[in-house]
Amino acid sequence: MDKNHTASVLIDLSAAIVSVRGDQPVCLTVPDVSGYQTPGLPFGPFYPDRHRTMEIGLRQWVIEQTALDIGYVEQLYTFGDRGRRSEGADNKKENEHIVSVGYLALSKQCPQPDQWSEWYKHFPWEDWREGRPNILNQQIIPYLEAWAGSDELRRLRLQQVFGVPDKAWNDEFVLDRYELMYEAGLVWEAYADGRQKEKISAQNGIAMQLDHRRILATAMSRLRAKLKYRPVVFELMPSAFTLTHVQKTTEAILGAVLHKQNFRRQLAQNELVEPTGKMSKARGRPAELFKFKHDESQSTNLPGLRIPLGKSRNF
Amino acid sequence: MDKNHTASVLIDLSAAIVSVRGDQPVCLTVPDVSGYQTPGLPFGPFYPDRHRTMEIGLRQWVIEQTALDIGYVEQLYTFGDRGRRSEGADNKKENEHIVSVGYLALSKQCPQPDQWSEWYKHFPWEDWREGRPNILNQQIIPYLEAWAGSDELRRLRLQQVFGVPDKAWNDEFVLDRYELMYEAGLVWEAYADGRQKEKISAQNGIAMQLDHRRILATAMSRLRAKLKYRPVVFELMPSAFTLTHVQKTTEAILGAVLHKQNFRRQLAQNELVEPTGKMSKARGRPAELFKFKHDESQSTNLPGLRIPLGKSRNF
DNA sequence: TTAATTATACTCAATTTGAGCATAATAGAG
DNA sequence: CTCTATTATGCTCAAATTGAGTATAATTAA
Repeated sequence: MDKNHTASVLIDLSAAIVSVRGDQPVCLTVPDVSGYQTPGLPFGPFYPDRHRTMEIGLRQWVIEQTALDIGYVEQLYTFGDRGRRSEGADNKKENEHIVSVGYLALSKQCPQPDQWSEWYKHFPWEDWREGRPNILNQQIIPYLEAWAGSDELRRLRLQQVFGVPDKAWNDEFVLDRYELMYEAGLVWEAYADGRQKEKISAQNGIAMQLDHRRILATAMSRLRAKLKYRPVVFELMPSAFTLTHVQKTTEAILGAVLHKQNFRRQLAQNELVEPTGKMSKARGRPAELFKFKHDESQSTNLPGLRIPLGKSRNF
Repeated sequence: MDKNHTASVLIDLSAAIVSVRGDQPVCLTVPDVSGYQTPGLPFGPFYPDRHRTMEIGLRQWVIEQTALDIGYVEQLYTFGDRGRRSEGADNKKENEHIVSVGYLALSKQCPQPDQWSEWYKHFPWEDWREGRPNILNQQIIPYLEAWAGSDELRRLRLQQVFGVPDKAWNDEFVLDRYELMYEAGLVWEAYADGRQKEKISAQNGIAMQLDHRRILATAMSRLRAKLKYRPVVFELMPSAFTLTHVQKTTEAILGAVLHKQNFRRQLAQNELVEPTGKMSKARGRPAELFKFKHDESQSTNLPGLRIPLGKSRNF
């Protein structure tokens, strides 16, 4: 193997720190630093001589800068693309290549509301809780179909990731959909990266700095997928909660509504929660308060709740 | 955010290039370079100014050095741990920190047999095709139980990842099991990293250089998991194959035997293969030769074959 | 007291899964 | 040529899981 490395790089640890506020999944963002009116994900440099692992490095700057208690942390993906502004041509020196390692972190609380940005403002086509989002048929799909034209491969991809025509919408393909839209020049970032000549007219969600919306899309894909086989929802719940609360949180992340009774059946069958004896008081009949059975212990590889997703979700 | 990065790093792209030879999953390895009698995974440096993305960089050196046709490539994980010999204290300069990005690649062929190492020689406890491996009850479990002692958390982890006592073996927890054994000082690498004072007596699988066995374990976990929801087996199959061949390949990777008729039912239901009209000639009744329906097109997110795994696999 | 609201128990058909038997088509032994 | 071993493939059937309800209970607000 060639041992003469000619280029060294700097490593940024970017984090999609996710929480749920009310019925909206939110993500910690930092104000604009590059001159564009777009928020960005928080990130910090990785100092290999200061931190034993990258995850430790990440936790360090998150604690220092946000004072948040992030329990669950998971590495997402390492992005090293040139030309996707991952190296921020704006304010970094030449020859300084930057590789960004994306992380997903979950937080139970989200103080300082103005610093948290709602997922679906960046990805309005991903929230199907009120039915199929209008933006799909009115903006995105027609544009994508024109982009695909008679190209067989493009049409096939379109069918696979957006489900048109005649295929179900798969909530896990958040990243695939974003990437397709980027390639088709349908998101602002494509224009900013110079892939798209004209600034696109339609506002397909709020853009983010550099490749941060891509990292957030990766986080959403991963979280939606994980939710279905690992009990990660509880990383977003307070110590005591109602079953409906768990369901609303799950639905917020999946961007889909679930069948109430079946959802509860799964929770019961998998023995993930246990009653606390206390009751909640709200509008209707009071609900029993539960707690997650396996707190303390690292519950990373417990069975998880197999989400009872409806079958035909193509409207 | 702090913009004064003090430390830059070098990036190695390591690859677990996997194929299946006969009924054994194999992995491309390179001979010893560090003085130990242990094989390593092939790797190459990432030159950010030469390659637009890391995946392109990876494909580049794989083609140059192995002349292999790797179709499927997937990023696994980025390892930046100090103290786990990821920076090879042996032959690298001081101050040169190395981060290694691990990749999984699948190859249909594996020429030059001596360069390919069988998975289960490195992980003998992972092959359950002939029943529960003896090494578990005879070596690993007793040692791990002694290590756990009366520590509740350790016992819980032991139960979760090794299934003892009274829990099913989960074939996807390859990495978790390796990590647990590393922590318990049960693999040679723990000794090499100085975590374990005495050289362990039992040979729990063939060790690898640096943290390469960990990367391979990550690859195995990912591939076993992916097999169950994406049609990646076909990346390991020739253009025409019998259904039994698909099953044998799947079984090799999962390290478990499957129910023949049910396996075929899944393939049929998911419409993943189509007959070629030709027949194979072997010992018994000739089998029909099939081909993967969705070649050419990037089939990354097709439904996949939901493996009919037996229910109770705890012997 | 009534209506609206939310929680929870229970039912039932459709589908999927796990496990098996039965039969078909070949090669090789005798 | 016949029998046997071997592999392929078609088909059945009970058990478990899932999807989609109905029915009823316990509250608050009007």
